[in-house]
Amino acid sequence: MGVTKRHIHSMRANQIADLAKMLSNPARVAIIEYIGDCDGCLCQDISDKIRLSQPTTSQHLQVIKRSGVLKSQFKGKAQYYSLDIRKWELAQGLFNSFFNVTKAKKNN
Amino acid sequence: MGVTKRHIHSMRANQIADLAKMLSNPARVAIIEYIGDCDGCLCQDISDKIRLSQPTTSQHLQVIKRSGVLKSQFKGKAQYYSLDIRKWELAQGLFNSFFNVTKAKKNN
DNA sequence: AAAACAAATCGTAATATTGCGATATTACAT
DNA sequence: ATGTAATATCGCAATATTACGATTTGTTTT
Repeated sequence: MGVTKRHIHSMRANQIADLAKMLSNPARVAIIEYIGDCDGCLCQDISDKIRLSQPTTSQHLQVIKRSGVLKSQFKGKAQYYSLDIRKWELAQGLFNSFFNVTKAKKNN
Repeated sequence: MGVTKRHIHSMRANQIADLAKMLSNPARVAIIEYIGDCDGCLCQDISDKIRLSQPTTSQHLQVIKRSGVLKSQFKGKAQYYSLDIRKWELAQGLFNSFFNVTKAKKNN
């Protein structure tokens, strides 16, 4: 055993878990914070900033990208990463509704 | 290799990642949703509801509890779990500030 | 076409997570 | 004290994640 049983849970639960998994490593949180600051940045700059190797940084970027909140484009020979704000806000909304619904009926 | 390098990141990044890790499994998301609904529930009921074994459910409950957002108390011979709303809101605030700060300077 | 640079992928070792059966612990009965 | 019900922990096998060096792929320049 040892495989997450995704199929027994709701799509919503899986979506939230997927997004949370993307944020579950501090390097990825730091990368996102940095991208939020610089508005279009290079893998190499991010790698320098967060002090992880270029391959590791690139892998984290792929993980973030796979979750849908990141976009990238070439300018010159470098690839510039930036947040997909629409998707980012969707993610925020999903988390917020989860946090809110979950406490709706509470009074303690 | 293979160990997350927590020490190179900010405390804030680690806190967010820790909370996200807690939410990174759909069973835990489902458990929290259920606890939010029933306001004080038993491990066994949760186990039935999410259709994972009692030991697995209990382990997930410990993970959630370790993150600080869960509290438990005995009533009779059973243990009732409920959300610690204050901590839950702190977690929500942390996520929200992360989501907001990160998009503050954007215009796309 | 070749050089130069940036980013992605491959391969791999160390570690962490997931789920369950078996067992232990805890709390309340009788 | 013994029994019973509820929850927690142990031990383990199957995966998954993390990080990096080496290499490959892709883009621009010369």
